[in-house]
Amino acid sequence: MVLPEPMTEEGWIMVSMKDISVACGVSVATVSKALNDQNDIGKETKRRICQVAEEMGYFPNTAAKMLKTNRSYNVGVLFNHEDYSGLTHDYYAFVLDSLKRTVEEKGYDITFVNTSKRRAGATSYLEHCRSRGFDGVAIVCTDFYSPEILQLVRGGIPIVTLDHLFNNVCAVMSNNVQGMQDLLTYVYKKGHQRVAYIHGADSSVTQSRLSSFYRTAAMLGLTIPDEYIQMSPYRDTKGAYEATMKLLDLEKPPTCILYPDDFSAFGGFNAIQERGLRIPDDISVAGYDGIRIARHIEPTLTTLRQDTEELGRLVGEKLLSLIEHPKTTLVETLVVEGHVFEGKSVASVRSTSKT
Amino acid sequence: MVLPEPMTEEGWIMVSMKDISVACGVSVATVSKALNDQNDIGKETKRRICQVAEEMGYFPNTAAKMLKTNRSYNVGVLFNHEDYSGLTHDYYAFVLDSLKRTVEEKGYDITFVNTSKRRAGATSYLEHCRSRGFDGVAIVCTDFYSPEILQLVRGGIPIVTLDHLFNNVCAVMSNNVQGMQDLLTYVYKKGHQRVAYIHGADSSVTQSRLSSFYRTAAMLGLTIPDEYIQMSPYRDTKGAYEATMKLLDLEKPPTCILYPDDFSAFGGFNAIQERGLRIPDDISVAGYDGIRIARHIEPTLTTLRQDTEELGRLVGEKLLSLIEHPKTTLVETLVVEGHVFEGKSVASVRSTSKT
DNA sequence: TCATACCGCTTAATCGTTTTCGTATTTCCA
DNA sequence: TGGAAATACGAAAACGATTAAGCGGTATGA
Repeated sequence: MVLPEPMTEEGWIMVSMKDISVACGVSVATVSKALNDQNDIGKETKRRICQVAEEMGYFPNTAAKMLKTNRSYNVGVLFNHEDYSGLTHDYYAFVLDSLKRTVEEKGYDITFVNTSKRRAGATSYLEHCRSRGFDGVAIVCTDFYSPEILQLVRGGIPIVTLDHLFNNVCAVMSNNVQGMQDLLTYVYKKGHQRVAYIHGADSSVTQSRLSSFYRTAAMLGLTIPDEYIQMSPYRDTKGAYEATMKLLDLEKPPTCILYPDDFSAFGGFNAIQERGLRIPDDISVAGYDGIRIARHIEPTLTTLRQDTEELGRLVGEKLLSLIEHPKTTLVETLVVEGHVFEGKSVASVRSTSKT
Repeated sequence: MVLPEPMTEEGWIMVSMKDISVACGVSVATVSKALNDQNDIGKETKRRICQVAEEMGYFPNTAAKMLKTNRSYNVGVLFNHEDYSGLTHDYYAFVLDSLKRTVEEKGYDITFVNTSKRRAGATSYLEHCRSRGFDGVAIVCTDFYSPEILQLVRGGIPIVTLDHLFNNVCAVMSNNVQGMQDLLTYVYKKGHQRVAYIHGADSSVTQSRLSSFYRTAAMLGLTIPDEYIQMSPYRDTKGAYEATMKLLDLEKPPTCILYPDDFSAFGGFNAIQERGLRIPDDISVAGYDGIRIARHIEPTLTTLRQDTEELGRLVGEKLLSLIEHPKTTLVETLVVEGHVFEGKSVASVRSTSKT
């Protein structure tokens, strides 16, 4: 823990291999070899050098190492949401958290891929990533349809995407098809026949869930009137509120409403309470994601909990594998299962009149 | 947007100044000057070089630049919460988000200070930061009392802390003293005389709020029985639940409970509802932080909303100022005001019987 | 007329590492 | 004991950028 105190006004001593080499009376080459634990130097010399390095408080200059080896031990994370960044989004934040712990454990650092265009020279994601020398990039949260992203995934840097498929690119996906199927089946088994689904704005995730919803409904023999399908952007409580109102105004309102996400479900809560209805006695509600707060409010929200811990871990592991064993790492899509979190927002109903 | 395709199996062409220099028939030095817009070269030459650089898809090698200039245009963020990292904590996530946008706007990147100890050679925060060559470090969320942190703030790197004061170190603080005063005054003006406060685990933030609570209570002429003061760790809904139960069991229960944070307040909600009491009709509740969800549930939570946008922005601006103008930047503490968000969880009561 | 200043460019050193290749010393075995 | 092989180390060339110093040539001023 002993480190040299700052010496100059501006900086501090950065002890280099050169310093160690003179202290030990050997060449820098030998120091390098000792510190990197190569075995073409004497055992005793190696020990001495390492000890002196320790004493002098040596640590490597990442920039120099990087310049020479083309390895940065740094991975980029693309995290670019329109309004706020994905950081403030529970789902992504938890995934990132898990990803961070995974790669840090293996000695890598995480840097955000800069989404601002001010960086001198670098005008695109790809340029920024190459410029910084990222060993790999995790694309977690962004507009996957922008040409810049396409350029990035084709740029030759190891890439793993979350919840989106590109040709010939590793991906980790939450199983939205199975998830929606499980969720709808769950409410069906609770006796609900009239189930509405407010889905999020268009994306591959939305498409998976929506088509799974239809397929599962058909499988279960549920008829879903067109007006039971509404759209409201993800995490837009106001939109969800309004969509809910529309549903409640229907001649035959649904007995259960599925929301694009937990946040939106709370928007639904509000609409429902405003109408003087009770959850789940009068109407049932289910969310998607399984954000923490959903388990801590009353009634606890029934929702499809996505395994963010596993998602982040897999993104990290796949990315590091791609970096360290490019030849032997399969380009594949890893699928992570979620599971229904059984809260109290979905009631058991006796199936009374069929629709 | 035209970039060279990958050539080798392993990598891609990284066009360097050398390449440009041969293409233009000048020396690398001239290229460097042209690209850095220095003015000791001819205008026409500069134009030509820049154009060719553009055409060839040149962008600078950060590692090389860094090695030479000792500037990384990269700032570290220390974000180290015990259980999950602070990423999953609304308050910190929003601050980080704002910080990120602020520094990226100015051409800096953000890298997490690695909290795992596996990085070759670097065994402490300070070593990690120096090794990576961070131009500065924002300490947002960590155990401020660990010796490693102390070593870091004394290490000579520009530092800004959030919500914690070190001697001679820039800090940005949410005004917890004023915040608590405003909040307590608010509920007092609503007519509450019996106000309980469940405070968080010990920290400088907790101390500020707690002492402000006492002082304000005294100022307002409120008598706070000892048993009205409870402790429950931050964001621990279970702890808050139990503390709330204790308060409700008192002979003279409070008419209003203040919580350490919004999350905890939801724990309180549960306890209160379980007792068959209604918020705010039977008992009032206020949180602290102003997380998003607080505005989207029913009843909306009255809380002290901290200005995370401003906090993050100031941390970023101060840090960059410290980096770019070390001589002229004051070492000071910036204080950011919060404000009471008036939800529906605190009722107006007619002051009936004085305690 | 000569010293000086500026212009536009090049040369070369340098940042801290890694890595190849060469060489001197030792070891080993026939 | 001779020679090949193994061992332990050093010299030097990169990696890609920045920057001080230098150098001819022209313009300026006293």
